[in-house]
Amino acid sequence: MDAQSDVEMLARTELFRGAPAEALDEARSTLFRRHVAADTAVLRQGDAATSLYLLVTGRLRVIETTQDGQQIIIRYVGPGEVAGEAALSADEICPGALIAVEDSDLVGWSTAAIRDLMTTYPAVALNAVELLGARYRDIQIRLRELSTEKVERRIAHTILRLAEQAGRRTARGIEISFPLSRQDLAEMCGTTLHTVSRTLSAWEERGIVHCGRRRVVLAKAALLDTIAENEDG
Amino acid sequence: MDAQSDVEMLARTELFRGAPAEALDEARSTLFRRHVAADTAVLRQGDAATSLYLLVTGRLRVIETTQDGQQIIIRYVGPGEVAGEAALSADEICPGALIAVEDSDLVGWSTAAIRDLMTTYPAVALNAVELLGARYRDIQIRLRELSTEKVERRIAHTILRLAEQAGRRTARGIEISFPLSRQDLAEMCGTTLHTVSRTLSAWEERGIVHCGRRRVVLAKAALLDTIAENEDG
DNA sequence: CGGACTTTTGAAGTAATTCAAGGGGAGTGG
DNA sequence: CCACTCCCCTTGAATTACTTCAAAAGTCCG
Repeated sequence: MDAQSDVEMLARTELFRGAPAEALDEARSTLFRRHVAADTAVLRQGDAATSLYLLVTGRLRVIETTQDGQQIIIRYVGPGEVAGEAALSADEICPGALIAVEDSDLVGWSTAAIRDLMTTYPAVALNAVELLGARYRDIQIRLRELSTEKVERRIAHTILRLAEQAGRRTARGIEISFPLSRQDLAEMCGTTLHTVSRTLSAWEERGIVHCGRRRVVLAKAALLDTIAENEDG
Repeated sequence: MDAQSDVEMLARTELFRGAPAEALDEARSTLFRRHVAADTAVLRQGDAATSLYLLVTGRLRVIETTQDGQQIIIRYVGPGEVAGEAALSADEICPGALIAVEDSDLVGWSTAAIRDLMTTYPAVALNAVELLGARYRDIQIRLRELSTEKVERRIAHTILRLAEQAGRRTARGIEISFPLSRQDLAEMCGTTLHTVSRTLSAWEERGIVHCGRRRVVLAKAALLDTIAENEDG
């Protein structure tokens, strides 16, 4: 890949958007590349956070495992997004694992390189602040949903969000563009795969979604929206 | 209050720790002060985030209200902590209200002043990154608890955290140093005041806590810890 | 001492989990 | 190409943790 296209790619990301050319140059010259196969770990929970990653192509998920082995999915990461944000802070431990859902290409930087970039170029530091603020907002919304909503609404909100984030228009509706099992949805909503399965079956019957093995297609977003907002559906 | 003591106070906060003298001077010269009485709003949910606050004395809480009127408590803010972090990002809306639990003194800055500080002094920007990273970690932990733990463990974790954050040693145990009702605890744990009341009553019987009207004293932290970690107690 | 909050506790109800069993697709290897 | 195996998904039935409903008893403050 040539330097020019690297710089253009970086310039479009949430971390380097609006940064001066020298910042992009420095970022380009200090980055390293990684390819990970589907179902492979990029980072393990508990590792020292020594690298910050930017996803170029593919899809990752951030998961946390409790002591008794339960998993929860914190979020999915799409192209252009930063992963391993813990490395932005000093002396951090990765709070969750980062797993490739599909074959993925990443670029990364050492914490030292990132701190240098943030120190030298305020625009990068401000982008980092912006990015963390956005993550915080997202997770706060999920906290609220988990605290106040019943399962069906939570599943509805989750699917709507995924469709927004990673939806692909098809003839049958908006298809979530990566494999997503009932178990995965359960781990995002704080419920069990059984409840997710029953809920999706009920929705399938009403034509709101079409789903298959690790596949979800949202057919009637408006209807799902009314379920999510509890306006009776 | 004289300039010297202001600067010393700022130098100890999470936002300005380690910042150069000029940064502290600029911060001091651009700050404004506010006093809020107990049960008064500093910020309302939905307001444009135009100011960043630093709590000097008192106690605040961040709450979010859903469309149907349910409240959840996002966190409590103690002296030296930043509140209204949304103002660190551009064009933000306050995702929650900020309410004084006790009479409080704050200092604040306009978003313009804060962005200027972050742009000019990398140390301030890095502290902001650090601070948001810490918030993110905290809220992620709560998300995990809410997803995977039953109510009793969640209440236990919440009380342990509050005791850590705002505990005062007394003869009877560690007293949470601000008024905290059963309803408040419920809104932090995603449950109802009834369940909290029953749980605390059971713990009181075992001598783990002592509680009164809007008061909680943790008598046997070790025992509560085993409940929180589900190691049988 | 009255009135507004806060807390307690019982009883009924229910959403969702847990337990249990079976069915179906996709990929693999013979 | 078929059979085998491994996942993943579905569905019923039993259980339960928690909420909701209801009423009463404290507790603080003016």
